[in-house]
Amino acid sequence: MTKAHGFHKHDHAACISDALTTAEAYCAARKLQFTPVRRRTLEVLLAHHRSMGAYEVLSHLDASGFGAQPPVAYRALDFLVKHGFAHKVEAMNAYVACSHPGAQHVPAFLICRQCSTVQETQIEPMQNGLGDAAHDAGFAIERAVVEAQGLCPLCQQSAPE
Amino acid sequence: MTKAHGFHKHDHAACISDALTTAEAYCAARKLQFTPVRRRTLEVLLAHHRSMGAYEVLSHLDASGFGAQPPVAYRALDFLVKHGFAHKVEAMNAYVACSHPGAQHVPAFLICRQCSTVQETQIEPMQNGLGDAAHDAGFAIERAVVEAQGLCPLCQQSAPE
DNA sequence: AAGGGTTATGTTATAATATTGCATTTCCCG
DNA sequence: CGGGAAATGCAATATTATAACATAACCCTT
Repeated sequence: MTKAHGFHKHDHAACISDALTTAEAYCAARKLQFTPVRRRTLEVLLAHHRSMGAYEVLSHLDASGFGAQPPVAYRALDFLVKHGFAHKVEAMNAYVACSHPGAQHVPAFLICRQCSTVQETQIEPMQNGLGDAAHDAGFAIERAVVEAQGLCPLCQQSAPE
Repeated sequence: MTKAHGFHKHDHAACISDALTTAEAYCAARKLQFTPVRRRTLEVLLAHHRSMGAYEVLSHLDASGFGAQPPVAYRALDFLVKHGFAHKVEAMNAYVACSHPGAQHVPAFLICRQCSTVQETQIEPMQNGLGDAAHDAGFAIERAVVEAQGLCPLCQQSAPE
């Protein structure tokens, strides 16, 4: 089965199982608990391959027998984000599976405002003036949020306004 | 009177009145209604010179006689953001007055996680790989969110953890 | 200055997002 | 196994944001 990944077609089933295998190995190596609810949460994000709100994730977890209270989803999502398996898309208050698990990177997103598809890419944080500005100001950057909003190729065709 | 602007000292009263004058002129030129509640909202953001939540802004508007319901603040903030007098800091769900009113720019922020001070700077959106990635993907960028979180110079001293 | 459409405001209610607190269970490691 | 840390279940609540609708103000054209 193939399905949109970012804005391209790809082998979706393989991409899911690869990401799960990577996460499993990463957790085993660091003695992190890749518990059923955390695993299922990552599966849900991977399967949808777009940004999802915490409550949308929660409804899937509920349907899978993991309880329906918000902390169930938020705690699992926090774990995934903390360890780099997922990212929070701040501009949407939503979450998305990481496309480059394991790699040290500054994630950047291309977010379609129409279909919510998110393509993750990477940037060089020190090459856009932000690093310079931070250095000049004596500011210590701990985390960078880079998100571009607009229309993906498909939605440009269907809504070429 | 001087007060922190970004992370520097400056003439705060003059900076407020300059920004208000600029906004007034901009609105007059375009026949936009710079109404009392919108003006007061911009004053509040300018006076605090840090990111503020909508409800924090609202409490000031309420105290100034403008009503205490959320839409009062959200509508005024939406107006200011739409016309470039303020920005939303997505990573904090908060708002901040624009430091470069009138100028066409891609805003970028240095956000102190401890004191919430926000320094606005500008970036060259096409020089960090994001523009290239968007072009390669056929993605049409409409808006960019660039936010760095960390510690400002002052808070590095008081919390050098 | 009167009509008529658009824009802005006042107000109530509710939706959507997120956290706190605490009791219980499970896991890990000695 | 035993004790501390981590994870979970659950209830309550806090925070952020919008919908919906009525009224009022503005502005443009007569």
